[in-house]
Amino acid sequence: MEHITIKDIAKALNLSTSTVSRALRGSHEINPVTKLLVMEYAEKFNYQPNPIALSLKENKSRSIGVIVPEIDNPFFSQAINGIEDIAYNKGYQVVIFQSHESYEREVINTQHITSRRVDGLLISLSGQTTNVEHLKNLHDKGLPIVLFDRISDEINTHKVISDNFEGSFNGTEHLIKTGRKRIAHIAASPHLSISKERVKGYLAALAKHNIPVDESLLKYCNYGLQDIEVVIDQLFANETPPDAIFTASDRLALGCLSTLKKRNIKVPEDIALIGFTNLKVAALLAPSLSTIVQPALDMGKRSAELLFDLIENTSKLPKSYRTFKLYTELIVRNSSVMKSDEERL
Amino acid sequence: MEHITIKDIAKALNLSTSTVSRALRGSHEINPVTKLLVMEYAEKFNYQPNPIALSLKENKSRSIGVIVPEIDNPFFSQAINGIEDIAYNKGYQVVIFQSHESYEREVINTQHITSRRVDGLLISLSGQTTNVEHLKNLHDKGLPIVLFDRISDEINTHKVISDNFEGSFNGTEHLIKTGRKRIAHIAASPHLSISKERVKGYLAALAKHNIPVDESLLKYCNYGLQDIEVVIDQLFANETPPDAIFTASDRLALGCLSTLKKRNIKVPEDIALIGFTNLKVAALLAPSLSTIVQPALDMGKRSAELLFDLIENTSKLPKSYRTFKLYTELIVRNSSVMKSDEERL
DNA sequence: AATCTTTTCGGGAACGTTGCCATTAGTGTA
DNA sequence: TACACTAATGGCAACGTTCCCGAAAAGATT
Repeated sequence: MEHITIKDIAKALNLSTSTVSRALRGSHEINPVTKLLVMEYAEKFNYQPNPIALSLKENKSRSIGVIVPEIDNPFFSQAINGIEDIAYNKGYQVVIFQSHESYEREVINTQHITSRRVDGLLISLSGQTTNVEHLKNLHDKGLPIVLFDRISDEINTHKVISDNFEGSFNGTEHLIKTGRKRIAHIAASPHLSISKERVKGYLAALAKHNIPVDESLLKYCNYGLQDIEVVIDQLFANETPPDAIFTASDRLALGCLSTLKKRNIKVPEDIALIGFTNLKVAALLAPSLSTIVQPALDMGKRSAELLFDLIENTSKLPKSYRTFKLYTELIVRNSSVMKSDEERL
Repeated sequence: MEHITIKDIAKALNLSTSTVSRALRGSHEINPVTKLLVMEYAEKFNYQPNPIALSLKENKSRSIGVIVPEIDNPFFSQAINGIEDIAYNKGYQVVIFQSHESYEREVINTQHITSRRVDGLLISLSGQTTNVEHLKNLHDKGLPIVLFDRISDEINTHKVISDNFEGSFNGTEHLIKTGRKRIAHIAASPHLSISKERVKGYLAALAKHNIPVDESLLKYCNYGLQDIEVVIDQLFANETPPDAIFTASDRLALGCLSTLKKRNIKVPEDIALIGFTNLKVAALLAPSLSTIVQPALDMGKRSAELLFDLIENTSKLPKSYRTFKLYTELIVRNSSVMKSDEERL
């Protein structure tokens, strides 16, 4: 990969590098004839400015870092899709990191991030993360950061989330209204903001309808299939097992469905199931999965927009950071409502 | 984001930058006392070498570019997962680009790639791409490139694919062996290598079992849901409609399933369906989807390994480039076999 | 004719780092 | 005592670009 440089052009045309540089950028203080000469030569030999040299000079990289737990998770890949879209239009590069839900890996990633001099950071916290000092440090040093989906109260910056409380509330209330009495909630990692908010929504819906809280119906669970099986079995070991499960994520809902099938527990007859998800295939599952949809793509876009806002106005700090709540939507399908006809076609 | 530099250390310790540089890298020609002094100062003020300055000097970026059609496609996000894994261990950054199945966008991406001075490129071609001059140019200029999944014969470099022919052959033969007579094949973009190979496998299986080829049963189709509906309707407008559909991708299979449901055509009773996919949820669909599994993660890993091999041995060009074929596996589920009991529980 | 402006260009520093080539002081050798 | 030799360090160029400063020539103004 050899590249022609401004020096090469200068030498070939018997000009100085400064003249070539200015000609290339169309400066008015260059003779139109010279300008044309330079332009044509550059065109002919396919001159491309070296962004690394520019980065060194301007002390910015025109790239942003993105840290997500797993890229191979539809929610995050959709969000990244949105991020890439905005970044592309801004002429920025997107550099991807995965924490694999590990705190240590997340810390290492942030170190890479700084050493690589990205201009900003988008991050959704790992499930293990309870301490956010590594991010605070970066932010204090002036790195623009936007948190999305899995956020932390301890960092004062822009944040983008979906309305987890409302979504959770609506999902739970839907189960109540369709006659379910013992509604279990399976949450993800207890450290996560999304878990906390969704648990709150769940509890609020129960409270509104005067349903007593049964601690044994509130479970926290990892994404692994074995973990889910354990939780399901615990729930059904209960003297009066649940007649509905509201799971806090797509993966959990899929795991539940799979386990329930294996245990020969019928959905929705024996138990209603509703997820918190964005899976495109939710409608095609057996039974089709009721769910609370999150706008992953929009979350990615919005987060990226906010980040670029911070990056480009890095001098004048915003007087106040905001947390943007995006809509959620309850979609009722067969897993939560008995429609015997459709289910048995 | 302010960073301490070697100059800062030199000034503070009353040394020259070269001495500091050498001390930091543990050179033997530096007095151990000085070395320690420098090391401690660097540690204390959290010195991190500036990779951009290094890149400029060494003319490499320690980053690789990845161009995929859509990141929000489970196959590609899994592949990227594998790529990121290898790159992480090598200390390289992964920069993501999407072509959105557009040839123009792909060309623009390759331009960005070069101007950004990545050290290597991993690419899976867009569905529109028929001309690969843009990649040939890069390759001729010495940029290490590895193609994966959607490859082109016209570029002579390492390639990683799954055994599309065999997978397709096995899938088709499975349908034949379970008694299907009129087997349709819905392929993706006719330009894609994967389409061609899968069509070949399909035809080979028909030939082996002396089933005449009916051109009207071989369709090419985009990923859009409307496109799929059109194709399905065409197939069923046939005087003797198919009794099996073998689709060449996950998305197509999902679209088919959805359309068939809408048209009230029963799977697998009226028609068998089998996909070419890696979807984790395939087992949970209604009916569960028979499929040919591709090792997306492994493809990503292998591609990345090959790329780093090329990057690190860039001086000595390999005498011959290879195309690596990874295994596929046929998984039979309910969409292709009638198991009336299980299906009606 | 003398001075002031423009126009058009070149020189050189700077960004952070490395590596080559001095340079100094101290040590050993003939 | 003069010489070579080593250890330890400094100076400087280079990577590609921009930008500030200055300079020369031509034109405009008095």
